[in-house]
Amino acid sequence: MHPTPQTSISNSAALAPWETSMIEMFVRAASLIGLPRSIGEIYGLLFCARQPLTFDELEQRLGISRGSVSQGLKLLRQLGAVKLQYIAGNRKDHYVPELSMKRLVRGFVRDQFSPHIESGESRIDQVRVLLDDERDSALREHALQRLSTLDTWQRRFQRLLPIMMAALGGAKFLENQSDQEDTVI
Amino acid sequence: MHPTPQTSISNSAALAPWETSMIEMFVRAASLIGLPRSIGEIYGLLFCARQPLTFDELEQRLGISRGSVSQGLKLLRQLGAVKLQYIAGNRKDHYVPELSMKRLVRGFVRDQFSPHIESGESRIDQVRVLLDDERDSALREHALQRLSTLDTWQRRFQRLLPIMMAALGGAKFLENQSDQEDTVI
DNA sequence: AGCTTTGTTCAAGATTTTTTGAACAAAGTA
DNA sequence: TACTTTGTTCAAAAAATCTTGAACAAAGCT
Repeated sequence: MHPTPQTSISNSAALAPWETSMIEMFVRAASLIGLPRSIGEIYGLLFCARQPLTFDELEQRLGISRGSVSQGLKLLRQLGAVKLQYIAGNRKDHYVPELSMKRLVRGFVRDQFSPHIESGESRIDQVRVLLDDERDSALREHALQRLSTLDTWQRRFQRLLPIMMAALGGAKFLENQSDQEDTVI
Repeated sequence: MHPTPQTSISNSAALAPWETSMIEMFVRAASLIGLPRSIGEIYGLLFCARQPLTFDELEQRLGISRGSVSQGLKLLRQLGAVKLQYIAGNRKDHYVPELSMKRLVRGFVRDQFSPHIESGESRIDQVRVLLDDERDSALREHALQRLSTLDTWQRRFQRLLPIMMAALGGAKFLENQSDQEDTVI
């Protein structure tokens, strides 16, 4: 029934040493920003690969479970760190890594940071309300002060984001033209 | 022998609702940047407090273990997020929170990010070396390409940090200047 | 329709991280 | 010195997170 025994010859080949080493870097990077190892592995292998990879290539070459690949790709897609590439005459999904640092950062921030930041204002207000019950009026004043510090932090953070994104390149007008070596990438 | 029984009356009192709520925000924030709950709790309580707090006040009011307080304060000190305040005639260490957002961010980045980033260059070189053993020359060329992308990312990131810090330094005017009423009790 | 391929979901297992508390150290006090 | 206070360390327990794989769904093929 199965003329070809599962996957053909060299697709599930073991990783080359340089690939392992490269993937290790991404695993580190992932853990640095609080993402699980499997996510780093998947993105790392895609980053190494010369062609789009399929679900089962990821599973087999990395030696991780289908569940991990599925969930990993799901999150990476959500972050915009991985894109589906349609390949004619092939039913499988093929994935390629997003290579624009700016888009990677933006996706990560949008997905993992901004929601928390944005809910902050209402949380501060909530504390303000609770604070009305504090009997010690000096303490109450002090706490209001601290809340306004927190307010300031939030606003600063929000103002920071666009600046960061601009510095990462997309907005050419803000770019520093002295050290602009795009040649190699 | 001890006219004052340890800490005066209401120091190990249960947390007020507004304090709990405030601390909750810091716990969230901590987890957002990958720090354990206890760290958020400690910093949060210090942030609420009107006076410097001692080790055992933190332990008792938060209801966490001595080990957690000790390790938590250790890390917070390392990050520069908490400072020791010397109090005359008192053997205990008293802690106050760092309130400058810029210093908080800088401490965090210095401690948790920069080391990884800085070791990146040599890791990339290591992959380059391993890559010499790749037989498929087209793949080898492709991988070199990707490595240079990685290089670019690292450099951009490093250039980003000073920009961020500068953006955080600007608004001195809203900083809390009325927090000098520390002296009491 | 029935069979296969492709991918998702989720409960249970495995692993990692965090917390705890008892033993220890350091330094003040009497 | 012996005793107390204050804080640290670290192995083990607890909790949180990640991974696995089997059951399921969706869609193509014959």
